[in-house]
Amino acid sequence: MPITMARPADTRTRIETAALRLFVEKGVDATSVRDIAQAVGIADGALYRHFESKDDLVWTLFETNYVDLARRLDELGRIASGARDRLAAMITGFCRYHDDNPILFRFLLFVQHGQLAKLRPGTANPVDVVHDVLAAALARGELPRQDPALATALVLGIVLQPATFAAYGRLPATLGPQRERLIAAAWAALNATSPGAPR
Amino acid sequence: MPITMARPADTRTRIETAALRLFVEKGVDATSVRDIAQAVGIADGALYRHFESKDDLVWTLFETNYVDLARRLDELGRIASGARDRLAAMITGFCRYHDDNPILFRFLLFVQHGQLAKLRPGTANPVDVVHDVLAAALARGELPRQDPALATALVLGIVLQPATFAAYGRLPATLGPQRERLIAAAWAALNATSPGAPR
Amino acid sequence: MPITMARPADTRTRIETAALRLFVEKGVDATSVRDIAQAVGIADGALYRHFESKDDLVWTLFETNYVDLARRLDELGRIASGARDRLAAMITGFCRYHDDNPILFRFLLFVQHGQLAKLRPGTANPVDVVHDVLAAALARGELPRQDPALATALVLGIVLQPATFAAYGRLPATLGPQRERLIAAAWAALNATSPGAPR
Amino acid sequence: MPITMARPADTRTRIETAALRLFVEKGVDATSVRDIAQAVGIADGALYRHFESKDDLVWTLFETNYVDLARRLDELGRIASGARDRLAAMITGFCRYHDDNPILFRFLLFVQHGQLAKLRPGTANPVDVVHDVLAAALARGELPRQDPALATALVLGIVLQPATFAAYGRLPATLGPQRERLIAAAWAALNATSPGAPR
DNA sequence: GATGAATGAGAATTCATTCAT
DNA sequence: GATGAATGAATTCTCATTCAT
Repeated sequence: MPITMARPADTRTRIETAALRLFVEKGVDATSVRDIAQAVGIADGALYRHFESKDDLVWTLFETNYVDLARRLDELGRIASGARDRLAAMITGFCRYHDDNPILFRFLLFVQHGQLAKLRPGTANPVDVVHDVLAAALARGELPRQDPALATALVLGIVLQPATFAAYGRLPATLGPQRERLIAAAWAALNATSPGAPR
Repeated sequence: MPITMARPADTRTRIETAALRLFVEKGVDATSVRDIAQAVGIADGALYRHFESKDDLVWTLFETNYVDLARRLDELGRIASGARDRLAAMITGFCRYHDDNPILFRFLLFVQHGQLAKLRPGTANPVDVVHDVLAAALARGELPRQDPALATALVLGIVLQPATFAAYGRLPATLGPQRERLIAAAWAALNATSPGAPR
Repeated sequence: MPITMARPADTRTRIETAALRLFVEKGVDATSVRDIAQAVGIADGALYRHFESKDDLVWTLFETNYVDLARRLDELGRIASGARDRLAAMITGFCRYHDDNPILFRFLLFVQHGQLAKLRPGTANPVDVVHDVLAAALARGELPRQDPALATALVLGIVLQPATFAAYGRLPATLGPQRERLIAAAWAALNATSPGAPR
Repeated sequence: MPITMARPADTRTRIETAALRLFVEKGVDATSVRDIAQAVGIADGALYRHFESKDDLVWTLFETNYVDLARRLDELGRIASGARDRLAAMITGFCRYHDDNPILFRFLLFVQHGQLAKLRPGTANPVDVVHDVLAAALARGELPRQDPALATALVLGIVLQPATFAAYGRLPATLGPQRERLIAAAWAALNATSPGAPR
């Protein structure tokens, strides 16, 4: 890799980076193609050399990275063994993914903008990955009997809400330092039994 | 109440209801004034008899109800005593608010659309209400020592993520039946100590 | 009908008139929505109150009038009896239609712009009307045996090419005065036998 | 001629052929430079090595071939003698020109696209060639007295409308087989006298 | 209060053309 | 000669908002 880089990065990547930032800052609809082009420093029309349409840009950003996140979580869940370790691995994965690129994280998890509905059913999916790990743990009796969907919601909420707080400045910008705390909280939430619950 | 009621509800309310639904279904930007007018069955221009602008409509819907939710939560937190009871009361309040009008709930908590930033600092605010209750409990030593902001995130995540799942059909449409479970989970999460945490 | 007319005509009609003229003058593709709006004296967007799209405008202009011309020719062909009278009636009909509104005539017969392909098969159609009249005359032995399609082409060519010449100023602006000549020419062309033709 | 010929034809010719086809299929305005380049298999910019602009391409295609057709018709009309033979020669020439390259024929006679107006007055021109032949015949009394412009229109209509029908599949793709019929029809049309016409 | 035509400012997108490589 | 990214103007269309009726 050369030490000096004449052009900062290839245009396509620069478009992706700028678009991601603007989408997260203002929302997808409120971000015009011109906004993106100006942020990159090119003319509006130039964007269409790299993406078929604004929709294509949004979809590409979403799909590629959403699947990638799912795949990473899946691997982490697979490597670990035992319910708690798998949970810890996945939460750690979420935190790392967030801290690596908080903007991308927010785009994938919060902005979405109807892209979720476009995913072909069966596509790798972070939510399903968590769900499947928890469902498997439940099947093995590693967790108290409970609705796996609700269990998934609890774990995701415990991870994603701090991410939201980080986005709003209510919490520090990185989730990494809170990793252990989140794992402990998620584990506790999964093992909490409501008064009338079946033992 | 008049004996005869030609129109089912006054136009302003019908606009609010239709707008809320469309905002949640398609997003605020993707909903045009004409969409709303057509859903209500009035002419485009008629909307401006009731709201100064589309922004005013969005803002009114948001501000009124957001403050109202905050006030309700605040009262519930005040009536109860003891950290767990207060937590239970607030989570019950969230569930009721959701089940009463899931569309309004989603609009307030998920659609937002940048309205949050417009709130005058100091305005009653559901997040702050939860935060303040937890901070007070921490001050009284009713909870293990922890960052109150993170504690708030945990509680909100445990409530809001199931609401998201309900919106996507991953969980039943009402949160009420899960109330006890959510309370138990939140309480457990707040009391979980991560391995290296200060006692 | 009032003697004074405050507004020159309703906007929709003015759009149609202006569009027709521009389409014939410059072609459909080379005529922008702005061109039309400026000719009418309204803003671009106002056009969309009256037509769904530029395509809709083109199609409406074409379909309505094309079917109308076909219907008129059909009636004329029905009223007359005997091949020559029917031919005369249709050619007279073409000439009148042209002279009434040469711009509309040119739009329908020359500009077309791919609208022909959009007609549902079976729609009344000037070409088919002429074809059917000639085919019937052939079936009754009122004309020498020949391909009805070619016969149709001869008649249409004898009428439409003078219309083209009128458009380019090679012939006077009205076809009416040439009516008898065109009828005689068409009748002669239909009855001409090529040397080796079957008697 | 080189012994080896790597590419089937030189690029310029391939551009002309592809452009001609696209212009006839979709119209000139609806055909983009990129459409042409893709059809040829070259990059967009490469076209500008061969033609100054899209307009230049259109104009070159039109002017060269229009003049060539005129020249050919002129020669044919010159070689023959007597009005009927000259007419026959020209109609035969039209049919051959059509059947040789129907796409080129349609481009010249139907697509035109305002190129006609760009011709310098006085340029050789198929319509004028026919006109001049007929005017000469009239001057020599070889045809009943009539407007030479209308006579020209009749002859052209009798040739061009069958060509149109061939383009739309209403008649077979080649005009050659109908040559004699068209000549007979044109001759008859030129000699038909309308009832009240001067003898 | 209501209507709906009209406005005018963008929005996304296309496209002929240029130019560094 | 060829490439293809980039330009910048133009195009179709949308939409919040106004206003005469």
